[in-house]
Amino acid sequence: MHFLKALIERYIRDGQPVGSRTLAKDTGLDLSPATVRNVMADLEDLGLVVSPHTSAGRVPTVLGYRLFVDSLLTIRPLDERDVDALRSEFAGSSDSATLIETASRMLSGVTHLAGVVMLPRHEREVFRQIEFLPLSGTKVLAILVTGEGEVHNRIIVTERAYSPSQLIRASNFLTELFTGRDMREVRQRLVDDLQRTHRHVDQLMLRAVEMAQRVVAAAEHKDDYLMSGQTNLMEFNELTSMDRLKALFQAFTEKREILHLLDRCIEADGIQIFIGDESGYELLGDCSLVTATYRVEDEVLGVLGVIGPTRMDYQRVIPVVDVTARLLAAALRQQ
Amino acid sequence: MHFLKALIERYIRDGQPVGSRTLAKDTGLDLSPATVRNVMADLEDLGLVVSPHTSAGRVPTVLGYRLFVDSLLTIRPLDERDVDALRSEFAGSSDSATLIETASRMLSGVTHLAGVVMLPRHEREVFRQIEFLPLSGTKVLAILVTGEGEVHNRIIVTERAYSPSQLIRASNFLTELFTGRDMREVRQRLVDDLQRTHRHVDQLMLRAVEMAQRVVAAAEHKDDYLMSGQTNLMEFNELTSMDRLKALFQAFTEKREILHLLDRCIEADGIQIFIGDESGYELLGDCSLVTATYRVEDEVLGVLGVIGPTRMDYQRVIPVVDVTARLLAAALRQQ
DNA sequence: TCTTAGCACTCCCTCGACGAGAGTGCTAAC
DNA sequence: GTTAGCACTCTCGTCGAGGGAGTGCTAAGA
Repeated sequence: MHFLKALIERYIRDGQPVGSRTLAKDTGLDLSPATVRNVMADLEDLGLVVSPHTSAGRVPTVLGYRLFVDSLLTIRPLDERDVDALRSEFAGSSDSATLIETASRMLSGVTHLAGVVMLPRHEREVFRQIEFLPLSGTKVLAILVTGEGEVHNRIIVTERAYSPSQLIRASNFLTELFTGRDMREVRQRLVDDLQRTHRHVDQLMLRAVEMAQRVVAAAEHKDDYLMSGQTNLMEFNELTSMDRLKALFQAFTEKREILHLLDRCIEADGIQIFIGDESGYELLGDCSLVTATYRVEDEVLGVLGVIGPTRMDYQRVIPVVDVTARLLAAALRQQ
Repeated sequence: MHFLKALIERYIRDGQPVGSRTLAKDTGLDLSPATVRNVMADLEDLGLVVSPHTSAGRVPTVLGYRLFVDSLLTIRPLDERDVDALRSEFAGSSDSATLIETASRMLSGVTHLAGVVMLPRHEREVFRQIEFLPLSGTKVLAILVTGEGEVHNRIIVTERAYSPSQLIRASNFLTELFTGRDMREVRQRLVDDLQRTHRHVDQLMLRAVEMAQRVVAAAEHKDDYLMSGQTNLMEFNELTSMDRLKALFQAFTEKREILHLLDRCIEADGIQIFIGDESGYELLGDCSLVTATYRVEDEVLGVLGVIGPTRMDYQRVIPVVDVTARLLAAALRQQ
């Protein structure tokens, strides 16, 4: 197995099939190429490596990589100075949107791969305040504040005009009633209320419910991610085929499939690695995904990671992803 | 010149250098290849076409395209049914963000190129209301409503804690003072006030000014654009070189250069076309940009268009861009 | 039993040659 | 002004040869 490790490490460095001669030198053990050849033949029988054709060296298979990352890889934690350097990148920005962006850019910058950060879900979103502002005619601007100061706003077109004082009364009423309550409860109560007294369904309230609904949905459904450094992937010769690259980039912009994948990662709390087609999406054929969840106070908020060729430097990438997740969590916590 | 037109139209179709034989057939005039060769030699002397090598056909130069789009192109307006089809796409969405997105996707969808829409600038942003909400400790959430219901929000960390009633008083004070005023005026007044009475500079006010400043800046500076269909560009063989493609995509995500370019287009009110390196950015070397401004009530809000290879179907693209701009403007107006 | 040297073999890659194909420029004739 | 004819040039695909890298197998050595 020592051989497999040496072979993969070499292949990760060069990107070229590794031959018996080079591997013999790499292992450190003083063995002849012939011996190494025997071992490599065994590895091939086990399905851990393949040779692209008869006289090329060997290349790791997905199974080989899997064994490598699961058992052979000794991950040194990142140098404390490097961690500090990364931490300081977060220092500048305070609001959560830019923190996310910093994390994503950091991931892609440090690893030279594509970085991806799923936006944090806010479970247990709490109602804080609602405000209705008259705009022109029958339009009303609704502003809903939840949680730690997330602001949601929406323009509501009502059936009849409301006077400013009516709007203020409505907002006072709702705010007094619901402040501090869980948004899901708020929505439920509003729905119940409307159904009970449904003969005079108030357009304003109806829309307010819709808005609450949407906020709740957005909070439960983690809905989006942010990606950067996609262009880094163009550097790798294994992704040179224009067709594949196009399919990949389209998946990035359509987001749906990638989101599914990230969703699965969020369940496996901690570091998660998909190698090649393990993900089940064949468009990630020659790609791997390394992710880590980030959390605040034992509650998983989301997941972040990198996408790159299967031939990526796992030894370095894994701790980077891990640390970035921790740093982002820390930055979000104190923000 | 009729020859140039035929040549370019042919080249746009096939993407292959056009030889004398094919061109002879294309023109419709019953001329022999030899005659056509003479003409082509003349066109080459004029700098309108070049041949990639001795025995290939001719390919239009930037100058050739320029002449083509300026003088030779007869643009038929879009079929009324097509316009209706496009219009109906806008019908579904009501808020301005999704309208913009629809426009961008429409552009890329119809032309099979990359569509880009600059976000509308709101000149003369008007102050409507400001609200301060206490969060935990010394944190205050400031919500600023401007214009037709744009909501800006920001978390302010103050030096000392404010009581809820103090915050309400502050927001009432500001709202009463500034409602309906131009944001630029608001900012100026706030700055003046602070300087006059600067011994007891109020942290809260200071941050409010900063926020106002930022809103004003964002309103003046058209700050962003939305792009879609970038992957369409991967289809064209003239953009096959990975290096160029990477540079292009990086420019798309960094946005700075593209924004500069769009800025220039916004000035030339109406349709604007940059062919190849006319833009001055060599990374758009083999690309053309076709844009149109969109406006509401004689005020230019922004610009939209498509980016594609110089060898794009101008005859079709130009009316599409034109119509999309009008439709977007109409949709924004009635929204 | 493990290791190693030797050897024949396979496959890729590069290079040069070659011919086909496409297109040109030029000249001379209509 | 237009055209046919012709020699020329350049690209591109194919083919075969040679080198290089690497393999599998066998037989001998520790």
